[in-house]
Amino acid sequence: MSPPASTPALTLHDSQRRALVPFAPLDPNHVRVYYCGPTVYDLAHVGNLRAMLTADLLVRLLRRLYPRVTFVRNITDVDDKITARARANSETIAALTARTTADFHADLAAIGIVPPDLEPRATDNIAEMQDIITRLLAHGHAYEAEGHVLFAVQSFPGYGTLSGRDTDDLIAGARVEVAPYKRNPGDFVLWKPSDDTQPGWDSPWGRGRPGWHIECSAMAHRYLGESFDIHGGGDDLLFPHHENERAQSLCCFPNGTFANVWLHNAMLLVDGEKMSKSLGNFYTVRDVLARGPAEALRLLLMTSHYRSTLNFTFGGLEDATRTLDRFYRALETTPPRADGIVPDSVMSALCDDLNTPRALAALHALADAALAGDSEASSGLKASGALLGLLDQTPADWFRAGVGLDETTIATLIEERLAARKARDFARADEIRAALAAQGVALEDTATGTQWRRG
RNA sequence: GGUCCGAUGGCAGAAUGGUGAUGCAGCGGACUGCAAAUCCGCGUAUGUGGGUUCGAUUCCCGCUCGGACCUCCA
Repeated sequence: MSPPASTPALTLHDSQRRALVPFAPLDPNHVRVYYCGPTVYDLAHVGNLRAMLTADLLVRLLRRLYPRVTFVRNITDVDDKITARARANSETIAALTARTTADFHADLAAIGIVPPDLEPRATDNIAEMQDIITRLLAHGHAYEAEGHVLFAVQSFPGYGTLSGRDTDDLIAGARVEVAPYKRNPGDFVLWKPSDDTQPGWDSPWGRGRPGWHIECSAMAHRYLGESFDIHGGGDDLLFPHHENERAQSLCCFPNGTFANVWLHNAMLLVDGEKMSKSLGNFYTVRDVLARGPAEALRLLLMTSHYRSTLNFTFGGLEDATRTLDRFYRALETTPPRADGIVPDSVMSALCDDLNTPRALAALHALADAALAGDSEASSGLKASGALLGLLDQTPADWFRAGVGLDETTIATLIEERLAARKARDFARADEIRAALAAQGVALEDTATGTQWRRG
C-alpha cells in the first residue's frame, strides 16, 4: 500500500493581483465562496455554463481539501430585462422567474453541477440592500439625485483597483450618454425609481428597485460576512459589476476585505466571437444536449483551461464523446474498486489553478494502464472522475444510451448472425451487422462473444 | 480612442531559459472471415522582426493578427 498522497498546495489566479497566489483561507475550517448567478429571464446557454462549471470544479476541489465549504450563488430575479420579457410573454414576473429558475436548475443538474449551499434571491434581500444604501449615504459614499441613489466613485480611492482602470479612463472611454444628474460619469445606480408598471419596493427614497450591483454586495455580506475567500464569475463581469460590488462593500464595511481572491473565467466563443444573447450566436444547453451526451458537454468545457477562451463547436462535442468512449472502455475492461484514490498527477494538476487539461491528460494515462489490466489505475480513474464530476455511469449505460431497438431484438439478431458466421455465410452475417448499424447499433466480436453498443 | 488578454503540429490543448505533454484526425503494422475495440510504430508545431543570454517557444521591445472589457452579459 502506497502512503497517502500528500496534499498539494492549491494555487489560484487572483484577478486583482493578476497573479497566481497560494490559496490561504481566512478560516481553514470554513472556506467561503460567492459566485454571481443567473438573471432568470431566459434559458441558459452553454456560455453561461462555463462559470457555473468552473465554480463546481473549484468547490469540489475545496471540499476535498478543507473540512467545510460554504458556496453561495445568487439568483437575480429583479431586473429590467426580466420586466421586459415578462411583458413580452404576457406573463407575470413571478411566473417567468420561477419557470426560468427551474429550467436553470434542470440544465445544471444534467451536466452534473452540484447545487450551491445557499441560493439566495435578490427579491428576498431588498431590506439588506436598503440597509447598505442607507449606510453608504450616511458615510458620504452615495447621494440622491432625481429619485435615484447613486454611488460616488470619487469617494472611494480604491475604485478601479480590481479591474485595473482609473476613473479618467472611464470618462475618456464613455460611449454611453451620461445621465445629467451624475456627479461623475462613473457613478452608478444603487436605487432607482419605479413607475406603476415596474416592480418596486417602498424605501426612504420612494418606491423603487435596486441597481444591478447592490444585490451581490447585500447577499455576500448577509451569507458570508464582510470578508470571505473567493468571489468568482465570468470575466465580462469584472467591470463594471465586480468593481462596483467591491466599491460598495468596502465603503459600507471598511473593516472587511470583501473577497480575498477574485476568480474570472474566460468566455466561450462561437466562430471566434463571444457567445452572447445580444449577438444571437448562442446555443442553449438544451440545443446542445439534443446533439450529444450531457457528460460530453461537461468534458468539452474542461478541455480548455478556465482562463482561456474556448471556441465551441459540435465537432468538439464529438471529440469529447470519443474521449469518454475510451475512458468507459477502460473501466469496462478493468472494473475499478470502490476505494480508489485520486492520483497525485490529477490532484496536482487541479491544485495548479484548476488545470483541467493537464488533469485530463493524466486521466488518459490512467485509462491506458486500465486498458492493460491495471486495477489500481482503473480505480484511480474512477476516483478522479468522481472528483471531476465525470464517469459516474456504468460502462453499459454509457455505451448503450439512446439506442432505440429493444435488447431482445438485438440479441436475436446477434444469435442469427452468429449462426451465419458459424456456417461461414459471411454475406448474411455482414448484412445483419449493417442492418443493426443503420439503426445505431454497433457490434464488436470479442474473445468472449459479440458485444453491442450504440454506433 | 482607452484598458487588458492571447497567438504552440491538420484540429483541440499542456508545459518549459537547455533536445515541445496528451487527445482527435492521418499513415503503416498486429489482431479479425471482414470490421469494431485494443495493441505496436510513424510524421507534422512554438505568428513576425529585433534585444538580453553560452542557449529563447519561454524573459524584454516593436509589428501583424485575433479576442474581451469600457453598455446588458457567465
